[in-house]
Amino acid sequence: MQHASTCWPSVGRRDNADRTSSTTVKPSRPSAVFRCIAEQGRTPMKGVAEQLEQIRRGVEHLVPEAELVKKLERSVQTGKPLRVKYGIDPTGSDVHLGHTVPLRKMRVFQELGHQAVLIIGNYTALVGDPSGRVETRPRLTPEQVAANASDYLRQISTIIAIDKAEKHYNSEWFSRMTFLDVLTLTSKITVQRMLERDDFSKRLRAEPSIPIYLHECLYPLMQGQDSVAIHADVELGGSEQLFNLMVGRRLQEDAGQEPQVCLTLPILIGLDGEQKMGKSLGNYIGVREPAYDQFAKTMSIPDGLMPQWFTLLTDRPPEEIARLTDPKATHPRQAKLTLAGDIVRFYHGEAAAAEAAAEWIKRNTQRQDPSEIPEVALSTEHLHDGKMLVSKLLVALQLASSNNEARRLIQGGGVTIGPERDKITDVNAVVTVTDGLIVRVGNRKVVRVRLQ
RNA sequence: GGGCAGGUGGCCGAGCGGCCAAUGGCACCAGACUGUAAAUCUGGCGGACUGCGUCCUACGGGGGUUCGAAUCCCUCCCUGCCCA
Repeated sequence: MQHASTCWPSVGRRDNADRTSSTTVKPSRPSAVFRCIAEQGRTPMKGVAEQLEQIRRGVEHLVPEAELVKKLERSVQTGKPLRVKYGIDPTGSDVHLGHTVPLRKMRVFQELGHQAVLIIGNYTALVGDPSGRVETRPRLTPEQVAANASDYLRQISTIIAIDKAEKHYNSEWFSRMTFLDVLTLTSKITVQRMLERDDFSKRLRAEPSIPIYLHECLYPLMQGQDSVAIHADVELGGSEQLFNLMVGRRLQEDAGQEPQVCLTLPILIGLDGEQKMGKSLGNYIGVREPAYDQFAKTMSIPDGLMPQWFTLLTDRPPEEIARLTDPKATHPRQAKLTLAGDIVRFYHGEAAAAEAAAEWIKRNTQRQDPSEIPEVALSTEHLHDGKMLVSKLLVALQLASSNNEARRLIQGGGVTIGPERDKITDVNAVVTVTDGLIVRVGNRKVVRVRLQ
């Protein structure tokens, strides 16, 4: 593509509005990682074999590996870092552990002295993806995109060294393409090839088949064009990204560049142990979540998920992971405590991790109320002679969303009150409400009444 | 442009004039067991009402037929398949 050389790195007038200058993004919590990386710059690059070993850990596809070796050899000889690309979506979602998997690999590359290149996909976001038919996605304004992008970068700043990463909005090159350019781009790939893509072919084969919109077919091309624009040596992505990454290779080759190496990482399975971690499925752990929540959620994953989580979310070496996840060598509960500790420590630090672990043991093994019980205000207007129907109380305290649900909870035997954990069994029970009364639904939801 | 098949509760999927707040599965919630894991079992799973009941809102949107409609008719919107 002729644009590859002419528009990068561009600072066109149109794009300035879209740009987030890197100075607006500050790491939320500087970690030891950054010091490591900073020091890395002064030390000579590690050998190819050693680099390869670290890069290979946990990856799904690495194609072609031989080319990566070649690139690494050249990099070691010339001292020139590889340009490692990763694309992000500025749609404003919370970053969860699933997103961190490729990012952690990016961090490995950074630690090895390579150049991280982040692509902020604002152009596709501006176009808006109509395929979510039910709720036609609102077009994002440049301001929203910029805000989302900087929020995103702030969230991932514990994982990679943002300051050292190159950041590009892909509007830099896409906004200046003409229709002819688009046609040229689309002529690089056949419909057949596009439909080979696993998710497309599945949608096509489904009975009845699920619509595939034409513009969706442009996504891989656009992503590939990004690689051309920034001269990527390596592109990272989840395993479902392999096709897109391969398109990048093809387009680069066509543009006379050395094609990138495609490196995909397994999709992280969510809390349910079944499906990929995602916001819509509610089976995720957000990087910004409080330490205790992260800890407790990790403790709730199925045992079978531990090997994957250890591999993709911690730095523990394979031999240790094998030992930790062998029930004969390590009690699964202990292994999970270790895992949860690793994860929380990474985002909140050692002290918070220890505290979360202690709290978890207190609440769950010892079955005590949490150290800090959230207080919920209750107007005395609800009371009659200081008393209240328990079902109404649950609704007022937002422990139940409706009167019916409150009654069901009582019938189910999940409601206890006061320090002695008196179980409420009568759906029509009336209870004397005093300031500071503790009300529990199940073992997780606990609230203290604050009369007003 | 023409023909055909569809749009049902968070999802999948029955129902095809009253017994339908709608079978079943998944998900979810509570209980038992436990390592707050998994598996299993039990109960629940639109809302209001101190309830073994009464009422309200629901089966793509709107209108109609009927004592009565998720179920029949008209129309609009959306999707798939086949033909051009």
